[in-house]
Amino acid sequence: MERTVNLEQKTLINELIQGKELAKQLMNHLQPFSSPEKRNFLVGKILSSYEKALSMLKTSGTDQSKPFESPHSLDNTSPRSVIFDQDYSKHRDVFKKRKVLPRWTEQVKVCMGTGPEGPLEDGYSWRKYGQKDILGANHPRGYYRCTRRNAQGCLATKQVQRSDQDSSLFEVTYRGRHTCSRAPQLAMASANSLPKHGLKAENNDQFPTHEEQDQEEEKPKQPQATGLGVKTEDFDTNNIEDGRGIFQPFSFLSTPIESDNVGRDFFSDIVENGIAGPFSPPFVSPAGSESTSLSVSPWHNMSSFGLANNNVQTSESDLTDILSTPNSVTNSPIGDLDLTLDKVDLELDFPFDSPEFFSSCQCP
DNA sequence: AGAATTTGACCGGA
DNA sequence: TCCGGTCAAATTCT
Repeated sequence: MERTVNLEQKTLINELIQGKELAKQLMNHLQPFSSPEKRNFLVGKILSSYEKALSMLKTSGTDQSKPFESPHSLDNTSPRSVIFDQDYSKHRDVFKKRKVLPRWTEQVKVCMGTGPEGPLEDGYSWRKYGQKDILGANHPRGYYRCTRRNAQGCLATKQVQRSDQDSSLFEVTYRGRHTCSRAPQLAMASANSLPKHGLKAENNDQFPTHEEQDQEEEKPKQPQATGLGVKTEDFDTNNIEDGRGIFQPFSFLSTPIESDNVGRDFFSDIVENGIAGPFSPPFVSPAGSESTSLSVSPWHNMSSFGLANNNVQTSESDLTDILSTPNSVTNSPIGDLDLTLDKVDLELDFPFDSPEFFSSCQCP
């Protein structure tokens, strides 16, 4: 499998590039006003990136069947990610046997008092179809599926679980790519006009479907989940599934972002969640593509770029999948396929510092 | 009335 | 057998 080798090389290169970019970002964060968390986050990413690169160098020649095990190369910083890496082989087997739907996780912090976007407000309409108490977890897990499941056969689902440690944190695991068109909810508009799935008061205190969040906090309205965790674990299927999967992760730190750093933060997120993550897995998958995170279209596009990179390593089957996957106009996977890091760089010129793009992210 | 959520039951994988 | 994920009837909400 020459392709596998090439992918590994690309991944390796990407990891190194990522490390370099992260280092740059870190440099920018070495300023007094930069949050320590972000700095630590970047440091962790950098270390992880290089670790992976080294790991690839060590293993790529010996076991091609599993090029880079880390399925979640994306979430390098989280302690959990380390665990995942160690157990990845185990997960891998599981995924092989199970019907594999691309899956990735992102952590979202609920921030009260701001916009309507929450962990669940990712631009899609979801319907809750179940809730389960999970062993070892203090909070039940909510199961959601795309409301267009029946209408358009969209199989995308997601699971939302509140973090045990920080109740304001929600871990959202997406599964499957959206094959539906979500035209009506496209970004920008989203901020305040997102569909109100979940407008219902949910009894369980677990899942902030916007409203729920409100209830939890007793906040009158719109508590907001600002993407915080920004963590993507795209392992499982190692896919990017939805293409957007990768992007979804794009969440922004809940802390105010200095305009000057916005672009950088964003980029870091891309690297972390998009570019970086997807690299590891041998077959990144296709996708749909939409960004779940703030539902702000510009980001959305950006995420696409991340995807693009991911696609670099996408297997043919995946590509086929992508191509055959119906997507909304904004998510044209095809276009993404041609994107490269260069493209990403170009896109970084986007006015990230434009206030409107962060209007929904004003957590204190 | 229709849509969404809740919740216990069921199913399949480990 | 246990556990996570899904189904579907009942319930609630708009």
